[in-house]
Amino acid sequence: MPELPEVETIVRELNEAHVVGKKILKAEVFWNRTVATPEVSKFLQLIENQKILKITRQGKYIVFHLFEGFLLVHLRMTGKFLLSMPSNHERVRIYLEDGQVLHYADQRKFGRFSLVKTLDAIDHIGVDPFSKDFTFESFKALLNAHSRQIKPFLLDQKHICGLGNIYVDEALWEAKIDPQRFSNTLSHEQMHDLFHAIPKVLEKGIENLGTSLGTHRSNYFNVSGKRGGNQYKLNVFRRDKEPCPRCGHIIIKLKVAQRGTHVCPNCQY
DNA sequence: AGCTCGACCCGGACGC
DNA sequence: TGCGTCCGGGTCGAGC
Repeated sequence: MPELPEVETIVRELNEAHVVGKKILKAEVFWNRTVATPEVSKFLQLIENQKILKITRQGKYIVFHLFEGFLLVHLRMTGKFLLSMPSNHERVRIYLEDGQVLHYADQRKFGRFSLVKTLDAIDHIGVDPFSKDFTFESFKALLNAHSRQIKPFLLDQKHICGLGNIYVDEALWEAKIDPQRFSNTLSHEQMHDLFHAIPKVLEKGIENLGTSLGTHRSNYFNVSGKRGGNQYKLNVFRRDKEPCPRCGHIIIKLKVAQRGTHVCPNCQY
């Protein structure tokens, strides 16, 4: 499931693949609801002949900076960009001026494209953990401002953006924090540890080119269709019934805020 | 403000 | 083997 490291890997790859600087000749949409805004006919018309100036990431959004406006893409669960033809589930196809074709495949159809004039649409998302605005003081203030379980707090993109289920579990394990603890009850030291754990687990994910769970197609793949390697480096996520890499205690799985959650009951309680 | 549920989707996993 | 059902994952909106 694409979270910050997977999206970052994709953005880097798109940049390396010389998609930047190319003009979009035309697009095709095979599943209309993939385009959130504007309506598909307008979308196709507006995107034509637009030059891609640069591609960046904001939280889990891929931002294509066009000559006029921005194409925002959120991959949600199973969205992926591929430079070679996907075997199935293709929802959008973008033809570039040099013969390159960017395919967007999305088995579960949750991903969304928005063609917008300004970046107002993603104003609501919180600080990126790799931004210089992500400081310990601001993080501590955020935690103290909310009385909420730490796991759903970290999953809520309006506070801090980029974390999903995998990396939240990893960060909380790293900082030895119970996912059910309330954000404003953490000790100063725990807040400090968590502040450092978040970029740490995300950086590790990026270094390993993302997490590709399981063996099947619906999983995360990068632009050239390769799997990431971070699934082999996870400490707790989907490792229930296995020993904790830190203390050897058996990792358990529970539900926190309706989400599958993995913890070491020895380190984290 | 924060919680919970349902919706959006599909196919892998599981039970029989 | 084949069928039916459940589940998960990110996000949003509704109702409490």
